[in-house]
Amino acid sequence: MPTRKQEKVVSLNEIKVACQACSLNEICLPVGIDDEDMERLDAIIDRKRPLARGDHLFRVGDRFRALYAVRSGSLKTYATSEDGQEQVMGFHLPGELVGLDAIANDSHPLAARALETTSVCEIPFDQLESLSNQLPGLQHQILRVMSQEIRDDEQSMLTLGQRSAEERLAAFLISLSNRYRRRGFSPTQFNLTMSRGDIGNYLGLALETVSRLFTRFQNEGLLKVERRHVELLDRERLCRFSSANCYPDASSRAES
Amino acid sequence: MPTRKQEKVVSLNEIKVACQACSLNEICLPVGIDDEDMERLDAIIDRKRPLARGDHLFRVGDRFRALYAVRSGSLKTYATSEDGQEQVMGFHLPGELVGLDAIANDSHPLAARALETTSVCEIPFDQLESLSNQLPGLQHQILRVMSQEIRDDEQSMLTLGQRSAEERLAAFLISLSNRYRRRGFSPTQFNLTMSRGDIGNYLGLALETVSRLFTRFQNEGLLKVERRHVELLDRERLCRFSSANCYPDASSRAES
DNA sequence: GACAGACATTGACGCAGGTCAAACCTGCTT
DNA sequence: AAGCAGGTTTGACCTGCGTCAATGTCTGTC
Repeated sequence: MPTRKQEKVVSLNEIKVACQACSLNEICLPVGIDDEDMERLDAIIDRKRPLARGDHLFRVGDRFRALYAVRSGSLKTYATSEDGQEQVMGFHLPGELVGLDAIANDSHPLAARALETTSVCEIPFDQLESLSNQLPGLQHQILRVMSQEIRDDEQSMLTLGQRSAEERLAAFLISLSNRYRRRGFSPTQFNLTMSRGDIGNYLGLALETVSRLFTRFQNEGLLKVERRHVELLDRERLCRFSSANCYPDASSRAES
Repeated sequence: MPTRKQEKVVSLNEIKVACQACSLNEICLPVGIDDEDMERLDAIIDRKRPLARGDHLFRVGDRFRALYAVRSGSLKTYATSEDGQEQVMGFHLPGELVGLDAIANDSHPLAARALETTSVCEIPFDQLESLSNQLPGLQHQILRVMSQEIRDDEQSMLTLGQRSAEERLAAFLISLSNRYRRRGFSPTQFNLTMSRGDIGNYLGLALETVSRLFTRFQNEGLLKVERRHVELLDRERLCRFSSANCYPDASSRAES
């Protein structure tokens, strides 16, 4: 790669692009990679132009070519049942990786769509894989990220399977709060980038139930909500409501 | 590894041990590994003596050292909430891998316990990892297996989040059926190795509901159930009940 | 500034499935 | 063979949440 130096300069001039410079680097592929390796990883990553709200990053059945890391904005992933119903499977904030479920069969089992203007890094998988052959640190890191994803999914299963509506919504809000905190945003005040319908669909609740719960939580002084903007007033109590461990310690973007 | 040949002979004499000879080999780490590589993988695997019903393979918080592949019998994995309630997260049949969720934090987030007399292969993770550095085929295989796990978990989330009690139980039975079929057992006739309570807990239903559904399914001619033994009489219709894609095509142990 | 369309809130009503309680196996232990 | 324990079935009752329906509110478009 003889021309890398120049490429780097160019890309740095465009926007804040290099993985090293990216404020998310320790989130999307944290620890265990030194600067030199990071440069090599950086070299294979493609920055694409932003998606507009509603654009698809990929659709169900699309050939799997790359993993994606959200740089800014947010995505939802969803399945579509035979009767055309959408089933939201997850929301993805900056620093989170999308597409790990597509490795197994070389094809995306879910679709991903932007909830707002969103930019992503594209990480071509074959290149990532051969690079990780040369960098044991990177290989280990990929396994950790995938393992964490499995862990998070287990958390969600637990929440979805066993919890009441109020526990689910509380857990959802705490999860968002933790994830925002982790990337340096306020954990107590943020905008929901998804509709009530999306939230309900994701949590296995009717959208009316979600709406009612928001007003109930507000009446009880747990939070203040206006349209898409939420302020958590009593995070502590909300945590207890969610009957889940609430402060993010070891685990990263845990759904809890 | 100069002494491998002898070791091999010894272990073959003990029981049917080598990965190559194991009838499950293409299930627990399918395709993409040739015979020679398989031998090297085989060399790092530890066959442990069987667990008795109720024994723990590992507990919550145990240091992560190895992945486990079920050889015979079955396991359940579960979490315990602060109030001491058990939450069943999954059941594991022969050929299935357990412990992938422990890589991320070097510690097991769930406990695993034998539902019956069960034997497992222990695969020390550090050795697996360094071996996979030398064998790109193996590395790819591990990523596929983890990706499949993520996919399966997504399926379960969908089932748990959105489906009615009857759909859940139907989906559960079809999933078991598919998984038994895949390993050469009858897909229409098998024993449940877990209690009604475990099933209900796993599916997010009261055990009474599970029991009622079994008798209802039986009355409707869908199946015959006596205690732990089930015979699926109308798999077709049961599939439709489960509102999920029913025949296992691409995906392996899909929960659907 | 008025209108359309997407999103959100609120109320009324009904049912799926949870909870409580009792009876019934089936296999062990003594 | 009697008694016990863990598991299973069945019934009666009640409630959390889904469904249907009406009304309200914000955004963008002409």
